[in-house]
Amino acid sequence: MPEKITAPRGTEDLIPPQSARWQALESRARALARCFGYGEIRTPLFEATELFVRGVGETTDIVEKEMYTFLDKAQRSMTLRPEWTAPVVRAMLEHHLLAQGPQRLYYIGPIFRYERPQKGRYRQSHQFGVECTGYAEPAADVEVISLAWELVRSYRIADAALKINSIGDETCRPRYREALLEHFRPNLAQLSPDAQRRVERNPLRLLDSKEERDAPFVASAPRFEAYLCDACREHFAAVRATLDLLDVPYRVDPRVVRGLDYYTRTVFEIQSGALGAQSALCGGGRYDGLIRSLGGPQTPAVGFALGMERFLMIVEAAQGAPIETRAGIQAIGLGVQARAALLPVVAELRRLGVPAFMDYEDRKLLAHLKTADRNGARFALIVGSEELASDEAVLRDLELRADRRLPLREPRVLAASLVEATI
RNA sequence: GUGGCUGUAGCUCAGCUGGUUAGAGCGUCGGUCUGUGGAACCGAAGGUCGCGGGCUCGUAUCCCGUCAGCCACCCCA
Repeated sequence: MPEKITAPRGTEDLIPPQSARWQALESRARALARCFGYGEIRTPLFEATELFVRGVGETTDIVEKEMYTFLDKAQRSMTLRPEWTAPVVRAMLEHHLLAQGPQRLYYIGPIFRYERPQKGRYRQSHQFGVECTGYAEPAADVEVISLAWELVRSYRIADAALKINSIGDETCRPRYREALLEHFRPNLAQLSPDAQRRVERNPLRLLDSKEERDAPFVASAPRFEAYLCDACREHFAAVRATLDLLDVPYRVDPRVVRGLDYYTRTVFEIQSGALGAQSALCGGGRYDGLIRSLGGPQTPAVGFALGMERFLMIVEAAQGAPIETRAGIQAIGLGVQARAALLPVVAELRRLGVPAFMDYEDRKLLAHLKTADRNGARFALIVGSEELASDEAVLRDLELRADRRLPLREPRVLAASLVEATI
């Protein structure tokens, strides 16, 4: 027996009406990026595996266990894009964009991570994000943060919260790391098994542990603030002051520590309670060391990525189903002759940019009207034997439930008068 | 990768201590109804009860496996 083929685990098909919500989000994100002076970049869905190993970090979970990696026919190791920043940087280097000064790029598209699916987590998911390179100034951090915030704000999501933090740079992070190690080591036995494993590898990540038994040790852990070097402290203070200046509401949260190796100084997340355990719908920060580590010139950079599935989830939780507005004309032909007369009219309407729908089966008027409802049509254009005989078509306003008669003339004239009548 | 819950009609779900022929609502299609529909009433179609194996005289129902979904951990968007 042939097995039913289904969409791969952790992926989903996008069909109406849901696909319309995606289109709306995409165009809003694009418009916003344009307002901030960002241009779109599109990169290949797959890249040399080495790019992600070097860009994302060898010891990150993404690289260690979540990549879709395969050998191509020439035995080169390729990987489906698990995140956007490394490919964007690769492309900027390849096209020598950095030699032309600061760059502002945005992207929108899928990423792939082999994870166990869960609420707000998929194996193929989609991100909208930006990368801003060439500015070391705090204003660039704020530009990127406020772009992300504007998008969320424009959807009026009440429970979305912006959290920011600073995780220092190569001067102060090692010092803080040592301090954390000293703090956690004596209590190692009382920490959760997961936390114990992470202490040596990445003590910063312990700060966002969700285990209750870790909570007291996390609460009493030294704060990064006390260990920031002067330059980082100043930078962070300027970021906060500028956010205040622009009325972007935020909270400093020392537990925001990003999981990718390349972040420096400012990190931020936008969180929502509607996402269950996956509270982050948007995350980003500064990555002043990444471009050089990928073989480019020392270049400061900031960026963020927003999870589109997660974002739409909270949009729906906050707003419910969108109000449907009626638009377009359903052409209803009762009988072969009537349908033949209507077909050119439909074609002409479409040429004029008016949505026009038509069913081709022999059905009753009522059935056709039901279809018109389902299609969300505003008007029905009805032609039956009576209309053919009297050379008049009935135009019914489905919202106002009012009929009017239009002379059944040649298609182009009729279509034009329809446009006139339905404005 | 680990753990928990769940897979019955297109959708939401009932039935599950094994026992004739598998149930509801919504949706779909048809009729009342060649003419103001989204309604009402009547009717119909639609299921190898996720898949495979086992126990049994007999399994949607019990057991094992598997696949998938959901939720949580890990991690991240």
